[in-house]
Amino acid sequence: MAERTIGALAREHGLSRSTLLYYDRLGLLHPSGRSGGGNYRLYSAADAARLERICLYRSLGVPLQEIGRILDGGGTATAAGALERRLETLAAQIVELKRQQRSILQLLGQVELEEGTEMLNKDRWVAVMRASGMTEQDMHNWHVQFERMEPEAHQEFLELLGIGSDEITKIREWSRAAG
Amino acid sequence: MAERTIGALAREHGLSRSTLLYYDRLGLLHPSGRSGGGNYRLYSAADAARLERICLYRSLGVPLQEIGRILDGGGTATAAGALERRLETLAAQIVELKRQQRSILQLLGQVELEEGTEMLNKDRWVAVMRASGMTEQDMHNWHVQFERMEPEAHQEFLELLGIGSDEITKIREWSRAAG
DNA sequence: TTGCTCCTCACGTCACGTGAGGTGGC
DNA sequence: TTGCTCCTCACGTCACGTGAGGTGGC
Repeated sequence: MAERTIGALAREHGLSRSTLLYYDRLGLLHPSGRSGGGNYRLYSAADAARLERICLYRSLGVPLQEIGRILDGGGTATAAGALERRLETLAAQIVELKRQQRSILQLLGQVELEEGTEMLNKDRWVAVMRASGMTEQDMHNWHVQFERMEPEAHQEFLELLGIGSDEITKIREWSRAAG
Repeated sequence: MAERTIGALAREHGLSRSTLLYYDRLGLLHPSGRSGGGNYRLYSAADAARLERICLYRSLGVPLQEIGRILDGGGTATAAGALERRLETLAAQIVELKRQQRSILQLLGQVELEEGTEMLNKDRWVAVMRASGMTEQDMHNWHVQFERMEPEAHQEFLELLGIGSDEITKIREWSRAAG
């Protein structure tokens, strides 16, 4: 149970053998031993624990090189730094992918509902709010409160509805003015 | 003006020369001529128009191979098919990136506001709704209307708030039952 | 001659996947 | 012997970027 071969370790973590071979080549995860006869890689419990941490960071999209630095070089600061950089990249990537999504939908002329690929937009949102009994005054008040309590989330939400940046600026301005 | 060299065409479209060399190798964009002495690639106005279309599809994240098929093989159906496949990939990618974002924020212990990387979550959302004067009954009604009018968008919105899939299922079920 | 642009290989990037050809242990 | 797992190269993927070493035109 302490020592396992490459295939066993791969199965334990839902990875392929070639992935572990690759990590070995990179120096990210060397097996701590080899079997006598077959020259097989043998991974200890400590190796498995290290792999567990590698998988964690991988699942967050941290590059392997960074993971190496986190596990070997650094303390908590190294990890936090890497995660913060990753957050920035993520934010930019999500914005870009959403832009692509919106452009494609426009290009396909999909104003009508389409299963699975449906997105929120301003008109549909307003329709839902009205149907649930909110008046114009309620919705105005809602923007004001949203802006006061969660300005960043307010911005994000308006972007999600596909509202242009000029209009967003206006909405947020009168929300603040009224608050 | 009709014929331009590789560097000129690259500059016109904000690309690098190596990109155009690569497109030539792929067969995606062959220059329609060569200069006599220097054996330089010469791109015609038609080539430039083709590149314009290539750039459009690239900006939507369509793979180069697909773009080749769209421009050469196919009619509108080919393009629409590729774009619809791209939409599916995009949706999956966005979900995955958001999951990473949420996990990292949790790991960093960022419950408090943090400039730029702020996200919506259920508690903050409910707080905003309450502050804008909605009662429990109003919010219940709101879910019911949302589910009735825009079920797909309702699902998407609940996911955006970071609610687990089990709870989403429950919310949508009682929304339908009450409607 | 100096600068600028052009040319053709050819290798690097990132995180693996996929053979090819061969060996060890039950 | 048959299966299964293991081994080590080495090349492919995707969309280019980056030299290296050389040429053409003003």
